[in-house]
Amino acid sequence: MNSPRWLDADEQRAWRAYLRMQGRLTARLNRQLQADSGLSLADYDVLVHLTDREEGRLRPYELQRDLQWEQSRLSHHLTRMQHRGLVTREECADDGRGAYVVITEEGRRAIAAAAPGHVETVRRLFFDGLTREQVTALERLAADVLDRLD
Amino acid sequence: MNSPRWLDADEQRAWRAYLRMQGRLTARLNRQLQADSGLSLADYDVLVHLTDREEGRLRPYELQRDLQWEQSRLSHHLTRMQHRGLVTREECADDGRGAYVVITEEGRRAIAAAAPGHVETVRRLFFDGLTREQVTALERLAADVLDRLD
DNA sequence: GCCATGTAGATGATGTGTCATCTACTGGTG
DNA sequence: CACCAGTAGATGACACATCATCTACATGGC
Repeated sequence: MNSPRWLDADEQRAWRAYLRMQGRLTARLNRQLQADSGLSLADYDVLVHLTDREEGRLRPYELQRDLQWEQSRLSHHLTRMQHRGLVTREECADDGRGAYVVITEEGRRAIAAAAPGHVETVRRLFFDGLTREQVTALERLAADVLDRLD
Repeated sequence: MNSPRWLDADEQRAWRAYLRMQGRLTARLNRQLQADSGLSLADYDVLVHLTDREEGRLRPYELQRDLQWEQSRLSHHLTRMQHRGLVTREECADDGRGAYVVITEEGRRAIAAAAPGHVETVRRLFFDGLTREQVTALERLAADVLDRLD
């Protein structure tokens, strides 16, 4: 690790701007969602993935794969969401080790109530300031970076 | 909040890709830094800002302004860093309410040891996969979004 | 059938972020 | 000087993330 390739001026500016945007944006989105609906971004993501399947049920390992969360984080988070009545756990007949996570009626109501305001906020804070070209360039950039992360 | 402007297909893909990249990248950077140097990204940022001033001392409110952190988060974080010997607090003569945060020798050693590996990781995971045009486009995009966040 | 190895998931300890609230000092206005 | 709004910072309670570890079941080789 001798004499690393430091970032040049362009990279440095870009990196700092990215970090700053990322932090501020996440904070704002989290705050809006929390204040308006009592859900965190994490709750929101879990509920979105559950409602994506009609039955509203998933194996935790599927959720983990989709969300790319640590297994332990997911388990703890589901426990908290269960205590708040947003999801329940059910046994899995096929696999004795496994379980199902199932969205509750209350969970469905919560996500339905939260979604419009959240999407509106994403649009207002993020997409409204960008051109169509910037949006497609961002998708490309994120895909390029993700390729190298795996 | 009736009938929000939902995201179209392009926006949806871009947003999901961005969120995914962001989450994975942050996790990787944090893990590398933590494993190789025992510092978190947050520690790193604090120490970088302290070493930016020659005296290695700042008022907490300055740090807060630069880092754009919640005041309470900063205060808690400084307390933890103090317990680990990375910084100390000193009284502020000019302002009876105030204080100084000062980097310790140990803090200087820690950041000096951590920086090369961290920069190398940022380069490897992020910049090495991008063209110069993508980098400048990102800086522009982040600046545009930040403009609308304030 | 028995064992080794792998996989699904939960859990406790610990560090971190947020919110609400508190104390103490400052600085301007009457 | 007395008052009061504002500012600097700390703190306790609680939600969240990570790490190491644990249990239980699955599966393939012998």
